[in-house]
Amino acid sequence: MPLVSQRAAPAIFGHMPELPEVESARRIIDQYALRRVIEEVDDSDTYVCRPHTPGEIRSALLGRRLSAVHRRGKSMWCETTGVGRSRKPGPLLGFHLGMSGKIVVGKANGSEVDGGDYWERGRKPGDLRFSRFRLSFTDGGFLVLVDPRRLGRVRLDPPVEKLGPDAAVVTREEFQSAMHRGTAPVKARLLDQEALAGVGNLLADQALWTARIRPSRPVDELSTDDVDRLYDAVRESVADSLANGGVHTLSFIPARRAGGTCPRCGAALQVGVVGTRTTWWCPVEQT
DNA sequence: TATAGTGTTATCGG
DNA sequence: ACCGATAACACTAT
Repeated sequence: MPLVSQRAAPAIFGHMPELPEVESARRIIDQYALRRVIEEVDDSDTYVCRPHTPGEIRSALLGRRLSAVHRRGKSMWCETTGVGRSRKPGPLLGFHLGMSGKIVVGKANGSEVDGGDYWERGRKPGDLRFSRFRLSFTDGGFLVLVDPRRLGRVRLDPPVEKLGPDAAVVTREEFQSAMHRGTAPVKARLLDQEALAGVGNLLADQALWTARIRPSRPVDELSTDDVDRLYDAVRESVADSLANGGVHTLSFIPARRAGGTCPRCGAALQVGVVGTRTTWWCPVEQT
């Protein structure tokens, strides 16, 4: 009788950030963290704060306040200003949530606004085990990047100009020119943040399934109609996930597991690696 | 204990 | 210089 190797049970992970999760974080910063004076900064995590040296972000922000927050794809950045008479603009403060990051804002009254749920069990208020960057405000509140895996990033003046158009607002023409170049698998192109900003692994699978396109198909083999359907599918998937609170609410995502079947035709889904990422698709409908 | 994980980036070869 | 593929990065629950 064969020894059946005891495969480790798949780790159960909570919600990792894609465009809609980052937008939720942006709104939390917008609603709760702006206009409060920065009294202290913990930028001691040299990996998350690379390429800065400890104290560099701190000295750039002390005594200033966040005045606005923006998002493009999965990147966020805050404008900063001085206080009092000198409202002179300071450096931009960039955030990226990476694979496991989320924003937690503490209010002056001690309560917390928690922007995500990477761990299935969640996180209790006051649990700062995975705090990788912190702004402390003069009113006693704070803004923290909680990030167990430390693949997130905080930096001054982030190079957001390298990003492609945001997937939530990209025009059909911009999308077409992003696809009409080279020979990469279409999923790899969707994930290329310099071509199109904001589509992550799950959004890509959802959009390709919606458009009935096989993820490994080279972009130069897509017809005009394929690109048109894919554009509609990307815009729809992003809009739906924004409206409903995250990529997990999309129709194809629950089927994306061992034994999963196509929600439309019932065929067994196929799994493989495309563009270095785990990829699920319907082998019957997606051609 | 080995493994998988929804992301980005430096580097290499063509 | 461009494009595509790959490894590296860091960490933890199971």
